[in-house]
Amino acid sequence: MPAADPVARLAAELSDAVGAAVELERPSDPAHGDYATNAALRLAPQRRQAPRELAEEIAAAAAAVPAVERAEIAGPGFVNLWLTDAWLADALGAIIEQGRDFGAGEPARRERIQVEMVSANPTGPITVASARNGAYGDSVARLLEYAGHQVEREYYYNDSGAQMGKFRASVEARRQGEEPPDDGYRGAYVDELAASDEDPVPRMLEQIERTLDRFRVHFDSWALQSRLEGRLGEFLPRLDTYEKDGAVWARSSKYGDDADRVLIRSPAQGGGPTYRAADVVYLADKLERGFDRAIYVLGADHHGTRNWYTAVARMLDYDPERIEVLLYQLVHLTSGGQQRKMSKRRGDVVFLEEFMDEVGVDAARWYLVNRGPDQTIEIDVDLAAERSQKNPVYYVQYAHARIAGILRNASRQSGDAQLPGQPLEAEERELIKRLLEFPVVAAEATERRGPQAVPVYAIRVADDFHRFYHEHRVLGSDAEAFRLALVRATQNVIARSLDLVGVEAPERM
RNA sequence: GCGCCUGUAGCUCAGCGGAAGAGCGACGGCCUUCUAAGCCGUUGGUCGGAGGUUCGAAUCCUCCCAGGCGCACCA
Repeated sequence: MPAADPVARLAAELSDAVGAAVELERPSDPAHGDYATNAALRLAPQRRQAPRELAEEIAAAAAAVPAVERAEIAGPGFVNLWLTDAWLADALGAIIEQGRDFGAGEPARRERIQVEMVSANPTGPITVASARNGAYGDSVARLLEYAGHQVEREYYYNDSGAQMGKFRASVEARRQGEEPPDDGYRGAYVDELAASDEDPVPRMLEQIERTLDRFRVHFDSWALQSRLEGRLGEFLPRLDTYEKDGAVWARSSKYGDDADRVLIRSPAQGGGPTYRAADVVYLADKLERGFDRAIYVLGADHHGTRNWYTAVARMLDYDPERIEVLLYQLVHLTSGGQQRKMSKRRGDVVFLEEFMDEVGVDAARWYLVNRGPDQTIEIDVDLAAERSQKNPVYYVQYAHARIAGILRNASRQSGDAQLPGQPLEAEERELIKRLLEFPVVAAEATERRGPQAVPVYAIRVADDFHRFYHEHRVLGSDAEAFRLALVRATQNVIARSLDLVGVEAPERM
């Protein structure tokens, strides 16, 4: 929103002055000004004009805008802009005014969105692999909320399939003092469950919810496969199906899936509904509950089901655009130089509880969302624990805590973005410009479903802050009021950035 | 064989149409001053390879090479 984003407002002002769309970007080289625009290069073809010549005109028009101190042409037709201190001070004032909401979105259409995530079957504790699902999905959910949408988080689990049977059988075997079946589950947690006579499934679910709460992933609702598959009859007539080999098949290949899929097993295979049958009901159920958009967060090992979901949507005559499948690559853990296999059934696995114990909740969230979803994550568990002091998450948190320290010691309660009676220092200008990037960072991270951009940005903010802090005093300086405002705005942006990825912003460290 | 993902500095990775980056590692500096979990400097790259599109490609397209994950009447 231009009104809330000073850079967008400036771009609009420049567009008016120039008579064409001007987009601003921050050049990587400080010698190229505070902002730069490639408008001349974009416009040259359609105006049939030499880019440099057009750049001359744009630079002249831009120079007439009060915020612009100087405009220069560079390279093939870039226009580099230097802005006045007054504009930067105004911009800081706008950030302060918006407080913790700086960078929040106001969507043209507010959507009601469901993010279904984790959804691990309750056959064991949450693993680090599932934790990535939660860290990623929850951060996307937080971003969507910050962008102004209404978001609900749901956990879906299979309480009726073959894996559940194997799980219960494994626990029962331990109760009898026997080894679990070959294709069953084993590990210390199975023995623990066997020590009690209760049904292990509800106990496992409670444990999963507790673990995820600690991980700061909180669910609004839980969906059970057993309740959904019973309603298959309602939807079967709406599907394109046929019978073959005694089974009922969905003609999904006709709707974009790679193959047809069995919905109801042949009598020879037991005759019950497959998990895909429950998928059909669940998808329809989501959309009929009124969600404009249903987001599935799935590990890369499930990527084959992406086309299946859109095929189901088409068969049921829903707009497939309402279904969104987000995939993330897997997590590999190494320990003592050895790769650890992530197999729940073998019990040879790193659980999230264990991981949080070792590296802390903040570092755990950070590690699992700090990389793009398409990137396989390699984590050396020993190193992650051992090096926790060097983790970038502490670097960012430290900036927040340092600011809290300044504000604790300050005699006045609030800063004032009025220009001090001296030119802005280079570190002040850099920090303000960095803060001004936040609305775009948040918006793009949301749009691309790429929350990793937020922690990456937070490091840059901390970077600019620590440099400023090292060079200039806040309290007792001639620019104290201005710097208090700057520092408070920085604290807000850091706190918000951390919150968007589920990391806490400490007052002291 | 087919599909999805990946290949950027020694290592782990950002960047995904505009002027090659960070952290860690290595080496060398900076604490009577609001938290040194900090700051500064040095070291480091045919952005997997070959074509193509473009004024401009790490970024888009095609092919090739290498790796990961899938391709059930399991979830």
